[in-house]
Amino acid sequence: MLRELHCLVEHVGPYEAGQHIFREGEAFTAIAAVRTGTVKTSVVDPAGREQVLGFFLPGEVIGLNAIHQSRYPCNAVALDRVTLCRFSFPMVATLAQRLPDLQAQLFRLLSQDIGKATLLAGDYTAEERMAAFLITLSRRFAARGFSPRRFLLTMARTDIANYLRLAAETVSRLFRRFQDEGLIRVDRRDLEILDEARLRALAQPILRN
Amino acid sequence: MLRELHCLVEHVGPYEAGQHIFREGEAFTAIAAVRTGTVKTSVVDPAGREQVLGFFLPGEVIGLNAIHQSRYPCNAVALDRVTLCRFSFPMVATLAQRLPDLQAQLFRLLSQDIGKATLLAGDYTAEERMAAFLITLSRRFAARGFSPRRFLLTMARTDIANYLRLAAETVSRLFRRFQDEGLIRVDRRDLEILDEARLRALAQPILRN
DNA sequence: CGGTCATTTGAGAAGCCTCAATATTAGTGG
DNA sequence: CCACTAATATTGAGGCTTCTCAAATGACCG
Repeated sequence: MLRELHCLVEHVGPYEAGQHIFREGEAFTAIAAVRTGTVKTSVVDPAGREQVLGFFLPGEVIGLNAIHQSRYPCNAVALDRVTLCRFSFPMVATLAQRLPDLQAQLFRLLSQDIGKATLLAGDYTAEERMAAFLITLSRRFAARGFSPRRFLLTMARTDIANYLRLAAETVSRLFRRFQDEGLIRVDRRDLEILDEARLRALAQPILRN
Repeated sequence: MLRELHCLVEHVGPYEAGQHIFREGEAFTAIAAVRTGTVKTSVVDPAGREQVLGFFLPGEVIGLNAIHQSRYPCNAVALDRVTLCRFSFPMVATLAQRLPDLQAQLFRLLSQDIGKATLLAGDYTAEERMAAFLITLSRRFAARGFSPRRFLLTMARTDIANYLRLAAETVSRLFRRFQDEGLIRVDRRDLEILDEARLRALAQPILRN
């Protein structure tokens, strides 16, 4: 499967911080796996308010939510220097006809994204959402071989706030409180998890494991 | 494609109001299209608080979010008398290997659900969410041949509130206000949309069309 | 027709937001 | 290399949306 995929992959980038990878409404042609860097997806409502939908780390796939409409339903922006592996979706789908494992993997990826979108849709406190956000980030970094205890927040406070449906000020205050309580140490974009167990306990209502 | 699907469909039900169709944690074996009735999906956190994830009307498919973990990540409960068309997922997937149209349809359904989950995840006012909920319900009924102007709310106020991340009291007050302003007429579970245009305008920030 | 449950209504409280000011950092050009 | 500027982040005070609590009303069912 990997060899076959290799034939139709296209390495793109680098995109610099702030550059658009795709824009809402553009024709959907390809999905892409993040190779390096972080991608932010968001929508902008008629009044100009932005709503951040997600952050994508190396190894994660963007564009899956565009299949349905054949158009990208959101913007994707590089938060730092980003490189991608792009796959023409028609070609991947055709290949998946011959490779059951590839088809199954695509189904899993799509299904997983439903779950992710669901997670933060719930009715939880600011504290719970922030804790869940940090734990989730930590696990995703760990899954890609980075340290789960210490990592860089590649996104701005505003983006975190927007993603968590909070004001930027509230994010600031939560960071401070978590730090005062010995849960984390945060300096600028540099974040260290000091008490994973207690943080996980806070996130429990959302993550449930 | 339809003929082939027909061979592996299994009609199940009826389930009566309150009966579970599947429970969180159960092994995932099948997806199902709602034939009649309404299904509610929800998760329960360790403290026992319920979080409603969605409502499924005739023609809509439940269980897609279970593919990823091979277990149902939520409970599905009948809100009234429900009948389903159940499809063994391994069988559908195998069939999709031979039928590109079926594969494409599954990809679309999954992708669509990502979008649905995203919709109400955003940071919107109670009024915006309620308006978007009613407009969305209306369109979904219309898509299945029912009246988009007048329909029955098969779910309790508590369920609507929980789904929209509101208190049941807030839902009550919103219904009253919408009615006072001539947007809707609501009596018990019977809902009529009187001013679709203005309701749509309220939902604009969420639905964006 | 009484009991139970769902819904509505009102009053007060809480969590989070907004606004405003300050502090800090990063980027830019001299 | 450093001052200057713009952007980002932090902190405080007050306000608003929505929640919680309590009670009353209305619907449904045996």
